[in-house]
Amino acid sequence: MNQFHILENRFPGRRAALKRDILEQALYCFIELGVEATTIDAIKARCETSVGAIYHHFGNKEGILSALFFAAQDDQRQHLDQELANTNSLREAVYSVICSYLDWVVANPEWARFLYQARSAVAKGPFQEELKDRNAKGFRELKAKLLGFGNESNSIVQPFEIVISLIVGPSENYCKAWLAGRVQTSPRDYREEFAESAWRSLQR
Amino acid sequence: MNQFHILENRFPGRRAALKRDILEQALYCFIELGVEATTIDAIKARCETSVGAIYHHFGNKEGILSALFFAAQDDQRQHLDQELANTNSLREAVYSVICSYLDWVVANPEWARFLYQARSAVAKGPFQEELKDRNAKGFRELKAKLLGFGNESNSIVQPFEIVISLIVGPSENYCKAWLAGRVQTSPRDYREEFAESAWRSLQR
DNA sequence: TTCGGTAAAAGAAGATTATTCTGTTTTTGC
DNA sequence: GCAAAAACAGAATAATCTTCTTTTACCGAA
Repeated sequence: MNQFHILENRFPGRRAALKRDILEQALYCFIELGVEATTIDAIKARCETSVGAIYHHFGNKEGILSALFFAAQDDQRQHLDQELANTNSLREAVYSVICSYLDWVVANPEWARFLYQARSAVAKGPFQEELKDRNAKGFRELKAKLLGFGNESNSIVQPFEIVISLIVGPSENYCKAWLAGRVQTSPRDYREEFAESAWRSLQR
Repeated sequence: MNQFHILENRFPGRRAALKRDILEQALYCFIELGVEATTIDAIKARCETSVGAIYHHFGNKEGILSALFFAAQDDQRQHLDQELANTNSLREAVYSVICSYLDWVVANPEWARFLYQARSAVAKGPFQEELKDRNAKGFRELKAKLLGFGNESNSIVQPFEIVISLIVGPSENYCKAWLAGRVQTSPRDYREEFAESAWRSLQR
């Protein structure tokens, strides 16, 4: 299972072979050169195809970027949902959110780096509505799950608006630092610290 | 005191008038249209100057971006240093870091939005070394301050690598959400919650 | 005040790159 | 096997960053 299983899962079949290849080489370029600095020509050269084929499949550069972005985001969310499905208490749920996040980043560092880099571009581009809808949906579902543990949810004494920030803020911040090389220790090594800190920060 | 006092402080005098104006109009464009979408032509049009003048002063688009970015970052850090100077305990220091951050973002929302947007571009561009040096210096100074409270510093029971993430992670995450319009309540209203949560997350 | 040098400013020309468009080949459904 | 649709190719276009040359303004020293 290489780092491109995400694409194979999401664009399966023989018909989509070139489409997958374009995305694969584009991701490589985005990571290697940065989103802004990769040219259509560079992608074209790497998969030995034509600009026509690229524009036929994706419309424009944003189209490639967004397809990659949503594929990665879907995979990350799928991973979260799997972890979250087995939880039976609020505390377990909080732990799941943190751990699935840290695990996914460590398992897919290139994709994670790309997600961080591409977010702002997608948020402004032609797919901004789709991004908003997806984020809103994810937020809604997570909120429902966290508040769905009956009485126990009273242990969240913070205004819910800031709960998500309290839970994922530190992990996200550390993962970015790790992907940028500013810290060396794998985020996985701090699973307990981040999860326990998040849990306690929800209480008073 | 308008939102451009930051530029007036940092590029004073009559000789720098056009330089300031270019930066001002560029910031307006970056905020309005996004960093990527603003063209040299758009900036040129807004300050009624020539491409020659712009390139004379800043070399290239990155030059404008970096000058703005560093000006904002300096102002933010200056604000932090002021707050931090008066602290006499670890707890006070942690509170200062959080509150000065939240206050600055609320006082300068356009600059804050710009800082978030421009960071990745500066981190890849020709000023990446300067950015690294600045960040390293800031990190070093903050670490020294936090660990400089003698015995009391033992109340930090977390590995120091993750301490910064625990302190500013949630605030940063919430501020981004606020600037993007995903939440409505001003970060200032949650000063206590973020500061208190951060303080407790450092202990065990 | 004038002179010479340096900085500032203008704008045309060049180079790069995203995108469009037209034509050709391949695949698919019948 | 055939028409229609999709896939693909690549030249032409348009937008935009950057460079280069020329002109203008400023400023200290003779």
